[in-house]
Amino acid sequence: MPQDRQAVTIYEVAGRAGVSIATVSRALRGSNLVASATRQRVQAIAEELRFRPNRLGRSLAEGQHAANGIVFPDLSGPYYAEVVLGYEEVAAELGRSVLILATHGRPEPAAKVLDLAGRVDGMAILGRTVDDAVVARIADSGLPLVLLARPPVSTVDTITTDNDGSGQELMRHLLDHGYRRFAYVGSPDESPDVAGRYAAFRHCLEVVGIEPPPAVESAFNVSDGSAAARRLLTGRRRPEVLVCANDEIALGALEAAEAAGLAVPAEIAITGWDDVMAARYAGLTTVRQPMRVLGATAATWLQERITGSRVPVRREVLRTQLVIRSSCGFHEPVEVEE
Amino acid sequence: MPQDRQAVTIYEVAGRAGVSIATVSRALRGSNLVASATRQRVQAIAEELRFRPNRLGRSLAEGQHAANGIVFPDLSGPYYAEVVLGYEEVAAELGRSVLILATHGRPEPAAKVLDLAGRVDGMAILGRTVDDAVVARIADSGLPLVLLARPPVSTVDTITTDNDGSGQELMRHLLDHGYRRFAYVGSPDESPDVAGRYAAFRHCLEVVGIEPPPAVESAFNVSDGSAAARRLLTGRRRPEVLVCANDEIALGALEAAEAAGLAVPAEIAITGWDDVMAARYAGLTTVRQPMRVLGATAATWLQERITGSRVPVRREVLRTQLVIRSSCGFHEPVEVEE
DNA sequence: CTGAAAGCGCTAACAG
DNA sequence: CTGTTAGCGCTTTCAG
Repeated sequence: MPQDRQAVTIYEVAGRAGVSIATVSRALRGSNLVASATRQRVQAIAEELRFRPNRLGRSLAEGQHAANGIVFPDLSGPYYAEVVLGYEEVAAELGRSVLILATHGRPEPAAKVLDLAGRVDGMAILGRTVDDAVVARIADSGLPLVLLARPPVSTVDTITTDNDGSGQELMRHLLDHGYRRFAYVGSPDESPDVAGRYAAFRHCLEVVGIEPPPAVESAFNVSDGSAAARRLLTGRRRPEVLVCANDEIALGALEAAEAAGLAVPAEIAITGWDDVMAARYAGLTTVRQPMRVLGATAATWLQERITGSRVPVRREVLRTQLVIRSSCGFHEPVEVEE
Repeated sequence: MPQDRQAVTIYEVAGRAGVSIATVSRALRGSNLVASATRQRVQAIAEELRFRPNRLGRSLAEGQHAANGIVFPDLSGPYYAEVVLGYEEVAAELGRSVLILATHGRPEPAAKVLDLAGRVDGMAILGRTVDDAVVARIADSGLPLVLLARPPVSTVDTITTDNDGSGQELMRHLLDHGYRRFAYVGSPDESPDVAGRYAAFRHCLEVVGIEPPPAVESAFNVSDGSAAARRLLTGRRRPEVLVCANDEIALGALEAAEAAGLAVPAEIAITGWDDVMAARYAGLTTVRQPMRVLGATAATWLQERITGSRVPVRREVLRTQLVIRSSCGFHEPVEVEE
């Protein structure tokens, strides 16, 4: 039968060892203000009793959670999972636990994020999960924060990927293919990344004197992407290229093209963003982003703020890489793969 | 300039409201032992001061973390991410935070898991992350636990997916294709799932009088799978089928086949497990598993144990689904897709 | 080197 | 209805 939770406290160890709780505390955490004989005795007894200091007691006394938080919209695509992984990896190395919070489609994201804020020493906020007001409020409370793939708020550290640069690179490539009729699939209002990519899309078209079309709304998933693409492909004056806001949408578009009997890229070119694993097998031209690094950098920066380093506000834009495969048009037989 | 962390405590609110801290506590958490006028005054002041009860103080007093943990090997494939997502979703609904811990290739997984155990009211342990001894120790401490995709330990609740059933179904299908020379790629010792799948593989071959070959070791990633497959494909007496322990390995095998100039499935058939997104685009025959449900069920079960329901030890085996695509051989023109 | 004691911030009896 | 008070378990001065 299981013993009671937290059966053994520092008091019991102290009692058995015939010392005070202060001595137990010191002995167990490597203070040098303990006689080595005492330390050994205490350690032996603690071991025997399987004593593990209660985290809450410890944290309350130390005023530290020894934990970090991360907020993201979702975890279903590989995109956010990679960020979380990079974040957790660094945090764990630094001896901090990580609490996660997915806001996607849940009620009261603000309340949940505020709650999380009370459980950690620092927090990363990814994408369009909470309003600027909430971010500002948390930042004002003094909690170290870092924003990821999201517009900056006041003086909060922010890391983004280079949507503008990669968008322009992608568009230049497509324009070089000779395309002139473009469509953009994705919802700029739903995600800062999508907005940034769409801005680059518009900009590049305007520069060459093409009137940019409005974005065609689509959520970040295959079926939505497919539905959006279907409308585009069956409309009159079909575009030559579908620039999709992420790979899942693009994968859906590929599906729609196939269903419509259109050859890719001969009759319709399609591009994505993120370079998920499936993109490779689908021959999808896309943009690779350093997601892992994004998360890892966030954890590193947070640590500095948590430990009180006096660092100025930081902004960083991570470099991306255009991955050209077959879906955007015909190329010399040069397959660009890792 | 940011204020100090946790500037405002219950004492300040009490002071400002001219009441005791007990009253503040009651007013704010909806006790009915407060005059409504008092409650309103307290609420107003708490609001004005942006008072948020310190989690640590609260948890220490209540003896509850209001948090759950989940331990997994990795998060890079979609497999574990889905489990975590299902888990987090249910936990969040129940008002509990979730702490994650990835053990993959880190030193001292036991210590990390034990640490995590001290921060939560219940924990899910996924796959081959910690020894039975550690699991037993935590279970004995009375912490509610649930094991996922892992062999049971003493009386701990356990949920697995049906590796045996799906393995047999897959093998029957392959045998029906007429194949007789099989190879298995994956490391049974590294993962209970791989072991279960390999057992089914062996069993089915033995039943039809074929001597099962030893498993060809490979980690869960494309490049390892590719390397393992290469050895098999270039050896003498090449197998007709590569049964791979998961999709990433299978995707690597597909790559190796292409590199070796072998047509799939005409010259070599290949199958996977998990049905990751890329599997669909690669035309990979595989086994789909209810990962999300796995995580969600774990969170639900834990909640019952945490709230003290007297439930007997539970074991559940989740059903899986064989997804037949083109990589395992030629079929009637029936594409089985969602 | 060691112990006593004062918190950390909150909840929950227990008395009014 | 409200206040007092005793913890929750640990860390850390402050005295010896």
